[in-house]
Amino acid sequence: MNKSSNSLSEAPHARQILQALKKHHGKAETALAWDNPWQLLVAVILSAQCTDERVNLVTPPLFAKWPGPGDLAAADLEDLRAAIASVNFYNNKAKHIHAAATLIAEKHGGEVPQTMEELVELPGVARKSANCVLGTGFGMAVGVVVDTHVGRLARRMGLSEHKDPVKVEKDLMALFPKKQWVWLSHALIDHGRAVCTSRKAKCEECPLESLCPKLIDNS
DNA sequence: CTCCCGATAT
DNA sequence: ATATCAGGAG
Repeated sequence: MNKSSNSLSEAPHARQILQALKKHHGKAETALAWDNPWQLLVAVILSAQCTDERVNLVTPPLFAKWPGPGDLAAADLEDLRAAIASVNFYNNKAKHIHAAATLIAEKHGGEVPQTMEELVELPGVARKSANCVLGTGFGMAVGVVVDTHVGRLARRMGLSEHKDPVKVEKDLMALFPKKQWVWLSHALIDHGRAVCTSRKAKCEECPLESLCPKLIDNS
């Protein structure tokens, strides 16, 4: 038969994985540049399917020109579009950021909301981005951030067999203690960028090699 | 499911 | 030339 029948209950050495990640990605944090939750929210919206490095190129001028939600809500959409033109999906992202700024200015008193329900109502923000803002911006461990890196690593390491990011998140939340969720997200992303890359995983130099079933798939 | 869509790595 | 990048909306 396929994979050993104890698929889910095996609790794949979660503690050892945490220790190994801690050792090699102990100081992992977001690579996005931000000074307050509002800036983090904008950076996260821009970061969809884009490198953090590129996002960090456009956000400083952006925040210098339009410091807060009210400023951005009053901005000309064409100007905003031009300001983020080097980022992918810039047309949609400009609309989303402008609309989110307007909603926050008008309905949230200019403050970024701090609940999952309110955050996902913002244009351009779904569960993954909301988890970023809640976890990194507000220090609230509501969930695990499952982006392209975390999803890929979770599947390769045998921690989840799902493709749906929400289901992967559920698996990770069940495997790891809540206290580690925010840091774990950053550590996995770090590891995904540096070692367990999408194209060609560098298993030879991977500190988690002995903990990995090496089910290197392509999804 | 498709569309959005620039910059960089391979 | 093609795959990938802190995804989300219609």
